[in-house]
Amino acid sequence: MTNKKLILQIDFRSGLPIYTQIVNQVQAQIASGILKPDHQLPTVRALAEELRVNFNTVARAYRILDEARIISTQQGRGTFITESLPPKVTERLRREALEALTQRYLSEALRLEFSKSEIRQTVNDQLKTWNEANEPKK
Amino acid sequence: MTNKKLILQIDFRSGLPIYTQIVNQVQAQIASGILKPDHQLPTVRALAEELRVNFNTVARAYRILDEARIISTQQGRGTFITESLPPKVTERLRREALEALTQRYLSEALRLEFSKSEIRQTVNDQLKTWNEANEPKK
DNA sequence: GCAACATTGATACATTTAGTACAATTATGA
DNA sequence: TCATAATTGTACTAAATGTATCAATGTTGC
Repeated sequence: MTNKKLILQIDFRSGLPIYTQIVNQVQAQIASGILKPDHQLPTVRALAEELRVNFNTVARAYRILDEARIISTQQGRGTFITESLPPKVTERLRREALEALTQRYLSEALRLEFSKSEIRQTVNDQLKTWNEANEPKK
Repeated sequence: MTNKKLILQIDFRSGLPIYTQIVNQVQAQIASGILKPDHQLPTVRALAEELRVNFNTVARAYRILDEARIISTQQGRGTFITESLPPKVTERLRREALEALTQRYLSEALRLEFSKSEIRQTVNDQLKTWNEANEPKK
């Protein structure tokens, strides 16, 4: 049973609309396989309470994901991940997720006036550390 | 609960732009501890009405303070004081800030099961784009 | 004087919150 | 079984809030 709890991190200062952040993160977790088909998402009201956000905002995110056929919202029942998407779609979502995540990171770092070489260096250093830490993964 | 009302004194004859006076006084009140982190500031319209100025002028002051990371403006929600930063950012703190930012980025990317080479590739690609986009900065 | 710039104002817009009502489904209990 | 309540998503309106863009006005330097 994959009863994993949905964990989202909303950044209220990012400038990105909250509903967009929810859409992006759910998409990313589905594309990455963290959320699997038939998995039930939190109710709009429960997720709204957890994120300290109005439930209409969550409903808007769910509606967008539903229209994209990524989740299936069912009145009176709940919200579920749809059957596995075509690999091509999954791959696209995965790539978009990484690009969005990276863009947020870089724009923040550059705004704080870190140089591109500093950033590159830090990313490489930390990746190397992670290499040694948990490389043999499956 | 620190529900202190923001009180500003604008001098319309001082020659200083109104938005500058707002910026200075909010900054001063935060520095002196009158306004504390997470405190919600008046809305641009409420403060504008109180000061008898256009709300765009208040919005401009808030935008400047937001860009300086002193406050956090959130569309549809309001404006809040951010955590106070040390007045002088040392080189060590600078480095720690970048490392923390990078760690958050990488742990999220790795949680989504992106490979280290994918991440490196995406970071480098986007850094290159940024190079061309806004490198010649006057 | 005038051109360039800064400041302020006006207007339309996007986002979030709030509230209410409703339909569909599920759970409960007599 | 059946009636009722609770849960869940949907729809809609209204208001609050910050944002973007351009126009009007004021200031400054030549």
